[in-house]
Amino acid sequence: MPQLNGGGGDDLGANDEMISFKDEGEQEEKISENVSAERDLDDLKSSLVNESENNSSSSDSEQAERRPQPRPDLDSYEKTRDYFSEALRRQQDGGFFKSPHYPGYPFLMIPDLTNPYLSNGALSPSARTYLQMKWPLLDVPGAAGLKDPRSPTPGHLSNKVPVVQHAHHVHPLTPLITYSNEHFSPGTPPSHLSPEILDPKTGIPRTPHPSELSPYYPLSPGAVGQIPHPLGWLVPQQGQHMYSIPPGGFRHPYPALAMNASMSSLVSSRFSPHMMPHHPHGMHQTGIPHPAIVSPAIKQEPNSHDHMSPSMHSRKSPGPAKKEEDKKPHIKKPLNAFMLYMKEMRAKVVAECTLKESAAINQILGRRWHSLSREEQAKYYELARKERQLHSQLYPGWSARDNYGKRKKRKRDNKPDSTPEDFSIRNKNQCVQYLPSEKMCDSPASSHGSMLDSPATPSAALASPAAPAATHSEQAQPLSLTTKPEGRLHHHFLTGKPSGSASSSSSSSSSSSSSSHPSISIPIGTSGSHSSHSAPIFSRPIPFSSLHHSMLSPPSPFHQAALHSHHALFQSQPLSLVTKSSD
DNA sequence: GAGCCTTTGAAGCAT
DNA sequence: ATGCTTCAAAGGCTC
Repeated sequence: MPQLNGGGGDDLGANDEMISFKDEGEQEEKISENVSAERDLDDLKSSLVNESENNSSSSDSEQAERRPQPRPDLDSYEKTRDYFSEALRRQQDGGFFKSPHYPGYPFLMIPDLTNPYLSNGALSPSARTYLQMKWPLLDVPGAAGLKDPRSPTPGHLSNKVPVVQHAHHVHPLTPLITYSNEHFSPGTPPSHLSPEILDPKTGIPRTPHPSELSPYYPLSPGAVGQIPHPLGWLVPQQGQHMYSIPPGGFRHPYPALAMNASMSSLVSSRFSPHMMPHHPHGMHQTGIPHPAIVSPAIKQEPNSHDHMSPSMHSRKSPGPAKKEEDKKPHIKKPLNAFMLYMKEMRAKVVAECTLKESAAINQILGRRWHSLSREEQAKYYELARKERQLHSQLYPGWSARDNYGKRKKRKRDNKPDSTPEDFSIRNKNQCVQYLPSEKMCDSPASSHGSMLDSPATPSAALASPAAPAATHSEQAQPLSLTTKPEGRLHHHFLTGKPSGSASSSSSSSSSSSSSSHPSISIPIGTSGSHSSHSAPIFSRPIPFSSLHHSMLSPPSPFHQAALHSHHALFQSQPLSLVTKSSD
């Protein structure tokens, strides 16, 4: 694999970024077409698992791939989406954005400064330090500019503003994913903000030189406020209160800093601008508001723990006289990879489907998640990792435990002593409930089950060419599942949940969630610990959908070996499958 | 209006 | 070290 990334400073899996995704995408398209007939067979098979990953679903993907123009039904969605979201989605669609030369850098170097910046637009020292430390490749504006906090010059902030352009226009050496200007469609920013600059020679949008942009930045707060936030989930979505933008707009040092999607998510998505002016309690000591901080009015319960960041304790509550504890802001947990993915893809799924219920949507998303390629998942893992890092930096004293008990506990009425059969039955019912007719729009075909399970260092897996090999090795060792206690293993097959990896929900007594997984799961790999630090590559059961699709339509040579292993596994474990599917 | 449902992942707690 | 529990998002649904 060509290594075009000379830098490689960041661990975003840049090494894999050189994959010619365009070629691969084309290949996948062909495969897609070739296997259309096989998809029919898929449909038949799918009935065994109460899944309907039918043509509809697959065609969705294919259509998405072929659609050159943004779908109208996504317009509204896209209106509220940030560039990052769009970039990711396109990348995943592989279609009208099929040339992510840098899958490891699927994220936009968007200057989102909602958070790392102080209210005056200056990057907070801590944030700046953090950014520079964590994102060596982060296109932080000129050192000169940022390093001189006193510099009021907008130019220093505008330097190297991420350019928005089609991925296929990205210079091969550009480690930044750019995106189409169309993402601004909802509210086309002032022309001077146009993320694209046509190259006079080629006519191709190119990344403007910082010098070309600097004069235009930073935007006035008002102007910025009129611009649709480039960072998707920052913008209110479907009534999402968390990311609403105040009427007056928010001070958004828009061009101040180029950042990748990781930053986008870290900063924008999680750092709601609306908190900046109104919620002092949501302001970190660094002056960085964080969207993870929820107004006490939204979520506050008396039994909150006292593990907040010291800065949090000192916050004054805007609310009326309430107990100090009640005034503590609720710092939400950083989103994990899947959550990020969900946020990114939910609207798309909703648009593609008639489904409205989140439960159903989530099921689809769960399967899509598994259908993602290693690289694609790794992007989210990396993003999540950075989000956690930033979160920990912003709230050093915060602990996940702080939020324990702040949410009503789930109903525990569900027969904790349920027998496996109970599980099975319930699963079936729930499958029917949530993935019946409408699942037609369901997941994509899981052309290849992605069994990447929250690698401790996703990027490492990406970066390492050996990763696939290791993967094969593990994948080719279904026996590893025997390392698990038989009981657990049993549970494994019956509930479709990994024993060790414990996607937690499985253990939930209510457990409906995991146990309701409609797919057939085959424990693969050494799922021992669910700890992210030691998460095996394949600790998660493979959705049957992914499995059988894998066998029918291997997506790419890259996965063929893995698929082969899958196949072998499938053949070697027929009983399990039969048992399950005959349920 | 509170909570459920559903998904995966991370983290904390208990053993 | 391992397993279980809780929470994170989302929005329709149920009670």
